[in-house]
Amino acid sequence: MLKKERHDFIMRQINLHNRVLTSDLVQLLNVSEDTIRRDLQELVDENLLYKVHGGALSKSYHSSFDDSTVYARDSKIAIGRKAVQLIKDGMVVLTGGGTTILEFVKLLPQGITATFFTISPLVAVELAKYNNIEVILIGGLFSKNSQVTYGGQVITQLSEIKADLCLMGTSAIHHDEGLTDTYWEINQLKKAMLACAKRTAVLCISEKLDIALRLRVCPIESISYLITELDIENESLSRYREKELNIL
Amino acid sequence: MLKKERHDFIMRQINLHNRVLTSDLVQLLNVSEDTIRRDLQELVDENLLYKVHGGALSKSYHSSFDDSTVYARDSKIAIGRKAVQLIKDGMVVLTGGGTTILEFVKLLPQGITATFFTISPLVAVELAKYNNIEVILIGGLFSKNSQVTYGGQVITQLSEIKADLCLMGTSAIHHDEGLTDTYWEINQLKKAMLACAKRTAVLCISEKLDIALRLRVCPIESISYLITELDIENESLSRYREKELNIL
DNA sequence: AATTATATTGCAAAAACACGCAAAATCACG
DNA sequence: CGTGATTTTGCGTGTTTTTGCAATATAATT
Repeated sequence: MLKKERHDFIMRQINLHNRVLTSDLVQLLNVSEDTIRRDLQELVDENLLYKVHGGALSKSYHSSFDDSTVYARDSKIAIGRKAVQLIKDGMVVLTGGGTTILEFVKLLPQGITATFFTISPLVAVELAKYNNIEVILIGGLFSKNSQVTYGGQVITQLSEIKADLCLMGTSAIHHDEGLTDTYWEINQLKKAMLACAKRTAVLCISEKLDIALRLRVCPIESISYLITELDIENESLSRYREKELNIL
Repeated sequence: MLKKERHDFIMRQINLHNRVLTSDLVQLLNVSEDTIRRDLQELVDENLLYKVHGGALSKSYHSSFDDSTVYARDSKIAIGRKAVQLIKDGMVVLTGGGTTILEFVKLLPQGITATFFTISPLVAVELAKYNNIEVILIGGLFSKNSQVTYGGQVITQLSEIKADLCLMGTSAIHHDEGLTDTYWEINQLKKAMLACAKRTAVLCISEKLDIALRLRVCPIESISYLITELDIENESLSRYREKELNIL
């Protein structure tokens, strides 16, 4: 088995289970511990995973430690600032949840007039601070993990909406695989959100680039805007520039 | 289980409940007390929590003391404690919004199994901290004043629900006039909530007793429980004791 | 004051890790 | 094809990390 194959296998395992044990890999791949360690180290060097004692963890699985200090807040503010430019008076906007979206909302200009649909209670509360924004919270089962509403009822309601723009956070984005996610329900949800908006902007901190998870949400062509905290010319974005999407 | 995962788990517990017991973690994670203590110590070193005798506390809980800004918090906690007694395992409960309800939710026992419908995003977020509570957020227009969803869509959805108990806060209650309110939309909302629950409990701090506002929600007979922070025998409640409702 | 629950400390075994080395495989290039 | 360089891999050795246990100390409870 070639080294590259091993690396791919390891990454697949990680994206599947969010974690991997060195000892398991030794058995599965039938190589020595040293080889696995070297592999993991190389993948760390390529910024593809976190190494810990005993194995490795997925990068996308970044447990939201404390609520008070948002992880990578600076990057998220930078993203939010770019996203604000997409919002024009009178627009109908649909948003998902997550800390990045929340930072975006906080950066909206005070006087803005718009209609916002959202599946995130926290986003709704934040949006309510703007006098001229009409806020519609889409109701349904409430997910303890993602802190958004989901399930059949949400999808039904989404199907009745026609939005100018959809803003969503990312679990993972990959230049070939497109948008992917780990949970079935969230996957379905994102599909429904995409379907009801004319354009979609994906808000994505750079460390979630080039990662593919189990479930496919949509190909990269379905996305209108990719917003990261990086400079547009940044090398990491080159493979996305080749696609038909606007990078901000 | 990897150490990092354990740390993540502990932090999740802490951010969820603001505190953890060493003994609980021992059981949940199935490791020795020593290991948990070392984990907690390491998290202290990383400045992520406070360690105390018996467990640990969330940092944000002590620093950002926004709870204390709740008006008449002590009374509301007293009310919450009484309201908790009405909740039995397996119940379907519908709640409104407001700080009193929020305090009530925070006082629910950890293991409780129930289904909660709510029109308040903040209540939903708080309820989501309980593993065995299914939370359904009823969606619709979001009111900037009351921080709850309202409007036709909410009322339609409420009409499809059958709850064992409805918990609602109060604008005003009067022994003859019953429940009253100032805003038309909120009035309609409360009527709909009453209609879909077998019993209704009104959570009401004493200063809202004996007040009647413009719009009538329901006569006092439609209420099953009146919960205040006062002693049941208190003089102020005498005129309510004459009516057919349980005073807690 | 006595009893129980929780902490601390040092220690030892097991597991995981890092480093250098050498054999084997692969590559580079005349 | 051949020869030297490079890469890859596994092994041995010593080190570090992790974990549970026991003994002791401290705090909480009655």
